[in-house]
Amino acid sequence: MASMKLRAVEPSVSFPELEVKRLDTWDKLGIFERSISERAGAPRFVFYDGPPFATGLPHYGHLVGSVIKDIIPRYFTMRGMQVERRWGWDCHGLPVENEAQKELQLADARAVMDVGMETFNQTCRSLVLRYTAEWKRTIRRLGRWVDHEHGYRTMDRDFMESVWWVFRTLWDQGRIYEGFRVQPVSTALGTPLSNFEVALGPQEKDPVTKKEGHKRRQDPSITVRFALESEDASLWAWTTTPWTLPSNLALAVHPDLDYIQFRLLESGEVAYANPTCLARYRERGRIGDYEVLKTVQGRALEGLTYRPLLPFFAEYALPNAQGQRAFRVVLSDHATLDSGTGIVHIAPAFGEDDFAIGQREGLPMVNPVSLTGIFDASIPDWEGRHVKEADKDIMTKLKELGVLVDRDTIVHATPHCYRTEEPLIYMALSTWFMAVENMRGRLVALNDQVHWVPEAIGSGRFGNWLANARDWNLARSRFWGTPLPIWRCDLDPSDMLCVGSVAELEQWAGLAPGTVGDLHREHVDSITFPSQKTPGGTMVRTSEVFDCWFESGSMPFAQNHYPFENKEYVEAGHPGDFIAEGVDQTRGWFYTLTVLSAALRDRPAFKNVIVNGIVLAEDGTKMSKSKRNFTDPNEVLEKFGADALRIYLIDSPVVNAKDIRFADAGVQEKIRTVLLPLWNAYSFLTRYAEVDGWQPDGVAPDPAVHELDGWILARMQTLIGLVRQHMDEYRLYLVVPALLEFIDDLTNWYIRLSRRRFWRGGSSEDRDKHNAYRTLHHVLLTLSRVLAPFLPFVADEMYENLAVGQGKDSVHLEDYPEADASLHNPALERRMELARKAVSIGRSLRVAQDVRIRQPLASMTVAVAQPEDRAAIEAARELVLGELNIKRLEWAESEAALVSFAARPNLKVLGPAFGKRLGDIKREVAALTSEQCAQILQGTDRTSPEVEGLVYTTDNLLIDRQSREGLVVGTDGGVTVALDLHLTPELEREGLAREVINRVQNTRKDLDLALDDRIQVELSASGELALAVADHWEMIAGEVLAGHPCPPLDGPVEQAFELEVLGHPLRLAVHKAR
RNA sequence: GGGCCUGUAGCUCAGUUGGUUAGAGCGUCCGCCUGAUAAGCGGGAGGUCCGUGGUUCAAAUCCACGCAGGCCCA
Repeated sequence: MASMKLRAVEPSVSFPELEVKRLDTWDKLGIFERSISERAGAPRFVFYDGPPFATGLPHYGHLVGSVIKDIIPRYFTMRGMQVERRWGWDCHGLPVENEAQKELQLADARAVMDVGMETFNQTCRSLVLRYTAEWKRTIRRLGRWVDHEHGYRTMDRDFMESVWWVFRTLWDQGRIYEGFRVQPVSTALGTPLSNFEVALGPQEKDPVTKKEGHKRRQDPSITVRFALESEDASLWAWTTTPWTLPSNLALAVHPDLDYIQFRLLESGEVAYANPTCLARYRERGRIGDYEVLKTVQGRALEGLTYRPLLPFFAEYALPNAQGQRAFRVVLSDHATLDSGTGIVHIAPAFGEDDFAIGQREGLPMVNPVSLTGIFDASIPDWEGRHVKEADKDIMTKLKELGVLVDRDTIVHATPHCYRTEEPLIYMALSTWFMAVENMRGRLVALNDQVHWVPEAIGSGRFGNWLANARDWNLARSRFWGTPLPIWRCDLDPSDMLCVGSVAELEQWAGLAPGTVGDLHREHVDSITFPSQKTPGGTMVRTSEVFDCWFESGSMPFAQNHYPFENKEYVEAGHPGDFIAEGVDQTRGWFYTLTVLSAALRDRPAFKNVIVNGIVLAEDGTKMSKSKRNFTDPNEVLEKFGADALRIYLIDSPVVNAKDIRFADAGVQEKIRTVLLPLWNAYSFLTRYAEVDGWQPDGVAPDPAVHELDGWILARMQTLIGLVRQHMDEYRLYLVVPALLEFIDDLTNWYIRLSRRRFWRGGSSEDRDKHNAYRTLHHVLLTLSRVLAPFLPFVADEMYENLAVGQGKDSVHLEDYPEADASLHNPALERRMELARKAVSIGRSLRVAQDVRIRQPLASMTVAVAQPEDRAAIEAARELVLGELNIKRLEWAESEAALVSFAARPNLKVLGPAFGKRLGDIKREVAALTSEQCAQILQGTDRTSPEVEGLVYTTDNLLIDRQSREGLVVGTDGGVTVALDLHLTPELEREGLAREVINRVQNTRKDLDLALDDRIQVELSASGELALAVADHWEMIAGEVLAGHPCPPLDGPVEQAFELEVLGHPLRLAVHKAR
C-alpha cells in the first residue's frame, strides 16, 4: 500500500501500463464497492443504465456512453452521495431472433414453430450473452465502474414479472386497447417489422433525385377498368400491386381535381380519369386518341358505385347496418397526379392511406393474406400462393376478364427486408396499443421538468415528438420476448383477462405457487384455464410478445422487481437523477421511459439527461467494419490508455449531442497536452523533494509567503468552483478547457517561475522554499481529487503517492474538493494576469527586435491605462524583470509618452441612440487626433461638432493605442511596455556569461549527470568571452553547481568540447566532482 | 415526404440581447527558451462565416428560399 514517504517519480511514463496496474489495485482493494458501501446512509443519487445488447461487441458509441455514465456517478459519489451503478443487459428483440434463426438455419416464423419455441428460445438465450465477457473486459479497461454482479437482464423472470405488472397497471387504467395498424411485413420471415428494422433494410441512392432511400425494384404497373353500375362507363385506376386487387373495396378521387369522361376513338370505350394523367398515357403511346365528353370535379364522382373487379368479397356490395357499402367512389386528398390515373385503388388492409380511408368510410377490413404472404381460402383462385408469385396470374386473369387497360413495369424505391432482401408488403394487422395520444399534454409538461444537455433536444426534437405522440403499438408477433399477459376466451374474444403477476397466473390456472419459474412463451403459452364468464370457454394467452422497448422503458421498476420487492426503494428513487444515451434514442429509450413513468406515476422518469452524438470515422462517414475506417477500441485503449480516451471524448462536442469524427491522433494529442504536462509537474515535485529531502509535513501552505504561492492557490479555488459549476450542470464539455488552462498556469507560470525556489532555494530551514513545496504539493494533491472523475487512473496514481499514507486507500473514496474561501483571491489573479501580459509584450518585442532572452537589458518602461494596474504590476515587478531578463522597471509618466491614440465609435452604445447618423459619427471619430483622444481619456468630454446632442466620452468611444514611431513599444489591453535596447559592455558580458551557462548545462545533460551532481569545469576562452567568464564566474558556478573558483582561462583543456559562443570559440570540459 | 440538428481557418470547434479589425486549440512555417517537461514561449501565413435574397445605421448572428451533411420519423 501507500508508502509513508513521497516517492520520486520519473518524468517518463507509460499511461497504459500504469492504468492496468491501477485496475488490479482497485480490484484487490475493492475500491469500487467501497466507494458505494462507505457512502451508506448518504443521499442517493439514482442512475438508470440503459441496457445494451450483448449480441455484438462494444463500439465507440458505447464507449462514449460509458465514459459519461462513469464520470457523472464518480463525481456525485465524491460529492457525498451514494451512487449505485447496476449494469443492464437488453436480451429480447428481433436482432436476437435473427441471430438465432441464422444459427438454427430457420428461414421464417413457420420454421421456428416447427423446430419449437423451446429450442428456439434456448438458442436466443445462449446467443444473447455471447459477448458479455468481451464487454466486461472493455468496460473495465475503460475504467468504468459498474456493478455486473447485481445487474439486471430483461429476460430474467423477476424483470419480466414487473413488466407484466406495468402492463396490468396500464390495462387497469384503460390505456390498453386492441386495434389494427398497417405494418410492414417481411413475408419471408413471416413477421411484421418495426420501422427501425425497415430502416435497416437495403438502401440505395435514387439516380435522379440523388436521395438515399429504399432499394429500387421493378414492379408491374397496371391500369384496370372498374365498371360503373349506373352508366356504361368505367373508372380507370392504377396499381403496382396486382395482388391487392382481389381485396379492392373502393376507389378514391381527389375532391378538388378535375376528371374527364372520355371516349377512346378506336374502341369506343367510355371511361373516367384525370386529364393530365390520361395525357401521359397517350404521350407514351399506351392508348390511342380519345375525345373528352365532359369534365367534372372529383367531388362530383363521390358515391358512384361499381361492380367488383374480381369475384371476391362481392357480399360487401350490399349496405351494412350503417347503410354503407363497398365498391364505391370515395374522396381523398391522397389521390394525386404523380402517377397512375388520378383514381386510386383502395384495399383497406394493404396501405396506411387505404386503411385510414377504410376506417373513415366504414369499409370492412378484408385481408385474405397471411403473414407469410399466402392467399387464404377466401381467394380460391390463388389459395396457397404467395402474393408476389400470384401477381402474374392475377394479371392474366384480368386480361381474360377484359379489364386490363394497360400493363407496364415501373422501377421504384420500395422497402426490403433487412435480412432476406425480399420486398416488404404493408398490411393491417391486429395488435395491442397503449393510448398515448390522450396524455400528450401531460408528457410535455412533465418533460419540462427535465434538465436536458443540450437544452435544445428536450425542447425541440424530443418535446415535439411528445407533443405529437401516437398511440404505442406494444405487441410483436414473435417468440423471444416477454409474452403479453392477456388471456382470452376461445369462445368469446371479448372475454379477456390481464394477468399482473406470476402468483395471479398460478392462481387462475390452479397451479401450485412457484410452479411457473420462467415467463417465456414456451412456458406460459400452454397454461390455459376455464373462463369465469363464458361457460365452457377456455382462456388462452394471446400469442404476441412485447415490443422490447416496452421492457427497457419499464426498467426503473423492473430492474428492482417492483412492486413485488423493493417497493419503497424504487419509489424513493423515481424519477432517477441521471441517465445518458445517444441522440438516436430520442424516440427510443428516452421516449419509452417518459411515457411509462408518466402513465404509472405521473412523473418524469429522470431529472437530468446527457445526450451524446454519434461517433463517426475520421473521414466523416459512419464507422464500418467492412470499410475498416477506424481502429479497434481495445487497441486504442492499449495504445493510448483510457484516461486519454476519456478526456478526448469529453473534450469534444460528442457529449453535447453532436457528431464527432474520431481520430486516434486526437487521443494521442490529449496525452501530450494534458497528461504529460500534469505528470511532469507531479514528477518535478517528487524529484526535487527527494533531492532536497523534503517530505509532506502536513502544514498548510501560506498564501502570503510568496505572491506565486498565493496566486496558484487562488487559481486552484477558481478551478474548483468552475468544474463544480460545469459538473452540477452536467456540461462535461466545459470541463477540459478549464483544466487545460489551470495546468498551463501551473506548469508554465507557477513552476517555471518558482523553479529557483525549489532548486537550491536555501537551507532546509528556508521558509520560502518550504512554502513552495507545501504549495505545489497541496495543489497537486487537490488537483488529483479534482481530476479523479475524469482521469481516474492518473489521478489515483498521483494521489496515492502524494497522500503519503495519510489519505484514503484511493482518491475515489475522497470527497470532491470544495473551494476554500480563505484562499480565494480574484484581485491577485487579476494582478498576475497583468504581469503575464507585460511579460508577453516584452517577449514579443524581443523577438521583433531580434534580441535574445539571454541578453540582459538595462530597463523597461511600463504605462497602464488603469491607474490601479500600476500597483498590480509593481507587485509582480521581480517576476516580470526576471522573466524578461531586464535590470530595471520604470514607469512612464503617462501613456501618451509611449503611445498615440486613435478612437473608434462604440457602436453598441451609439447605435441605438443615433441610428442613421452613425455614418457621420464614424467620420468625425476617425478624425479625432491623438491629443484629443488623450484629453477624452483624461475626462475632458468633447461635444460633437455635427451631431446634435452627442458628447464624446470614454463611454461611447473605444480608444486604441499605437506604438509611437521610433520607440520599441508594444501595447495590449491597457498595458504598454517599452524596452531600452541600449547595450553597455557590462550587459554584453553578462549576456555572454549566460551563454556559457547554457553551454555548460547542455554539457551536463550530454554527460547524463544527475540533477544534484556537483561538477568541475575547465574552460578556455579569450577576449570578451574570457572577460565575461571571469567577471561573472560566481553566477556561472552557482547555476551549474561548480563549487570551485574560476579556472585559468588560457590553459590547455583535456578532452574538451569545441564550442562557439556568439562567434567566440570556447573549449569546455565538465567532470563530475568527487 | 415531415421534424430536429449541423455547416465559421488545412483539421476540431468557440462566437453573448445583431455592434466595430470573426477567435481558440491542433497542424504548418519562422524564431526563441530550457537541468522538471516527450515540453514550453513569441511571431507569421491561412476565412466566399454553405449559397441567394431580405430586414437594419449595422448580419456569422434575425427572416425567407435554396444547397450539403447528420439523427429520427414517415
